[in-house]
Amino acid sequence: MSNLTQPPILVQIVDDHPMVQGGLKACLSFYDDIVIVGSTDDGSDALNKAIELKPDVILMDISMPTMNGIDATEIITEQLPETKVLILSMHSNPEFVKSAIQAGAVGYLLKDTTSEEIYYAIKAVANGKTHFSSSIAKLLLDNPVNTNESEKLTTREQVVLSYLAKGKTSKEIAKILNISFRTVEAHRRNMKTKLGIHSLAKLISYAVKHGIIKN
Amino acid sequence: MSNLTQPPILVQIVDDHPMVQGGLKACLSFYDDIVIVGSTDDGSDALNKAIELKPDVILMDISMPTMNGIDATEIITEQLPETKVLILSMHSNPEFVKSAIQAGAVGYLLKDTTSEEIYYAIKAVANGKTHFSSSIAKLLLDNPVNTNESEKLTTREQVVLSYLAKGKTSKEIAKILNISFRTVEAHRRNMKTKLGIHSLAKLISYAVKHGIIKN
DNA sequence: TTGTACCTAGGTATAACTACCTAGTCAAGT
DNA sequence: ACTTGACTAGGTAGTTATACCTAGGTACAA
Repeated sequence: MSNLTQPPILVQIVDDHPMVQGGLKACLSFYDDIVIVGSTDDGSDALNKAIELKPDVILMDISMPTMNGIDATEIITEQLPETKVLILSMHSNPEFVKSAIQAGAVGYLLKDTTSEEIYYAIKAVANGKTHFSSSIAKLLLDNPVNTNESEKLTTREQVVLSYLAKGKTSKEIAKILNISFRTVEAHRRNMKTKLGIHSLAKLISYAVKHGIIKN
Repeated sequence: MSNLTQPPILVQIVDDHPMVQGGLKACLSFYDDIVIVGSTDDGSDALNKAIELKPDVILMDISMPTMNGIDATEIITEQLPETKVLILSMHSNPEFVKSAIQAGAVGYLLKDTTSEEIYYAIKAVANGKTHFSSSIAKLLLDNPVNTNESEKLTTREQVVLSYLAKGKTSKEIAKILNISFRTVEAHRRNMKTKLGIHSLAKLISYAVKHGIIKN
């Protein structure tokens, strides 16, 4: 299992179960393109370690003593945008998954995952992709998560956007919402400005990709 | 494992390996909301059996003696639109997966899948959803498959559509493709007509949802 | 050879969107 | 009390899209 044409991926482990830490280290030591550069057992320690070690990927548990993995993920992804956080949790609770993604996690694995899949997931997120366990992916299909991006839009803007994606014109939307069509146009303009988009088409692309549109 | 509030799901197995047939029957007999109503060892027999038995779900192998599973899937999904075909294959070859989906399969499982996942997948497709093994889903993320829907569009139309989704105007696209902007408008008009769509916004929604747009 | 589908291109008129600008009200938080 | 953000609304001008219409060339199959 070698891939020496690429520099190794630096991985930091954050998990309060010593057995999980040990198991992960043992499993991943098998792959020589991955190096475990540090492990901590709490979210608050994780940030300091991460700033020091600048890992490529952090394998993050959610339930931990003082600072949970979601909060830690939010801080780390903000402070170290280069570092990818991959959640490794026992729980497939939709709320946990949603929170993790909104906090900036780019993957979510369940702890019954095989070491091969963990290896694959680390490689994937290190390369800027995302990776979710199949049951999580299924869950996400049913309940698309509003990412941070889509939260930039206000409620009213999202309403207008959803009608736009259905092919309604400003005039039609104005009638539906009982407001002036100039207001609808103002919402459109504001959305485009805040998202850095200059056309309806790209706005719709954006909306569909980020799950703002329900149907 | 019972769910007697719902009628059982009728499942037909199409696989030329007796061991696989036996194994599937044994695994699935554990769940009393699934009934194996028949099994055949070739695609050509499968169609006749399917017309006779009207199963809810067909577990279909790909490699089979006279008629392969892809062709059988295409015929069955056309003749029996109510019947969902779930591919169960050893191969994760992207071409196989692509062909299967284009033939109308609504799921693709690898044969190393657990019986729990097969059970889940059967339930999912019977309820009108789709289900793919995680490695297949990963593959689909990287290589989105043009479904039958998107194949309604010609190559040129898809090119125009992809530029539209990037926010380009007809005039800009015309310049890029070295054609008249009236031609670009003609393509837009034709796409909308053949898809029954009356606005750019809805066209973009359609494109993104059906994976015509790459990025 | 006679369709049929596809790509191409134009005329004309209307409808819609976009880019600039200003500006009031209201609620929430500092 | 002050600011900030959200929602509202309008003026003006220019650009773009849409809805009708027609029509030639080419390739491929019935």
